[in-house]
Amino acid sequence: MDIGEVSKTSGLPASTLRYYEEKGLIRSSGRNGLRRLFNTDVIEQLALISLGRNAGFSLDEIGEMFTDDGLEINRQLLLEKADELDKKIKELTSMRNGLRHAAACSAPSHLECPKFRRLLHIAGKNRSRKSSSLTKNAGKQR
Amino acid sequence: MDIGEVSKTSGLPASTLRYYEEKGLIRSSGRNGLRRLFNTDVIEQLALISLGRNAGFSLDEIGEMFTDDGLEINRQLLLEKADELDKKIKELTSMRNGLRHAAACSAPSHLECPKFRRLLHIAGKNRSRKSSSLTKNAGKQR
DNA sequence: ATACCACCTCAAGTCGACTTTAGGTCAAGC
DNA sequence: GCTTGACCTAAAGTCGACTTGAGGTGGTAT
Repeated sequence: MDIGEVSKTSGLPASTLRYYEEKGLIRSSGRNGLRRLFNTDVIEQLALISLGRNAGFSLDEIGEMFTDDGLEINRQLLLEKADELDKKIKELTSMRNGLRHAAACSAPSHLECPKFRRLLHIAGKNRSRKSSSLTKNAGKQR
Repeated sequence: MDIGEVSKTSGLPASTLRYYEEKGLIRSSGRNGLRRLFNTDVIEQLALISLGRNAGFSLDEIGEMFTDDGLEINRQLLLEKADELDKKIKELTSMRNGLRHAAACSAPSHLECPKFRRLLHIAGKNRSRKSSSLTKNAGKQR
């Protein structure tokens, strides 16, 4: 299939596909003249990449997790990433509970509500870079 | 307290605090000459901001959720954000399970493993922008 | 009085992940 | 034979969230 079809079925713009290829995250199986040709399984690889991005991994991290062709992988690394996700899941869960409580709580200021304040201590050390995909615009193709 | 102390206790560089103030996420209570003065509760507001960032919200979103001074809030918005988090938590959970499975699975290629492939269908429509903080560098102050 | 330190402002730079733009190739249809 | 549409490349631009740099202020210690 050529890039237009991959784009349509994956929902990703062609420019992104070229970019991913350049970064080594996907591969085109060859060329028809100057046009890239892709195998159908690139669709699944792209799904995997999307999933990883959505989970907050950088393209580089994803690249490390799933190398080139058949997904020969570093099991140790995967387990580490799974542990990171576990931690993150706990944080998000607290945050979600905190938000639900804040929406219901009647304390004059949330900073005075003990339940809410407890949430703050989860924050503490967890400083880090970059943020995550909770933006809701899903299928936008210019 | 002045900015150096806020920086030390919050773990955030002074430049970030100035930036947050400029964006209206925090407020300095006044000036001592040219130096900003902060109330101690700014520490908790910063914890809240960090938590939100960590959960993947943008500074603008955080700004909407918790307005200025006493955290007078839009309850409806908070509930929506909580729902977003719920969705995200489910995705991360699937991803985590997928990673654990991938690390253990013996299928020649993961794309051939049905358990793994099931994971891919979670991806599907969930395309969005920007990614998340699973980078582990916590306290780095240049 | 001068050095130092912790702050200040404003502008520009950085980073990741893309997107946009400008100009070019090529097969198919009129 | 020329236009059209789908592709191509390389380089530059964008966006959010900061960081860095250059040059300045003001209070305290020597």
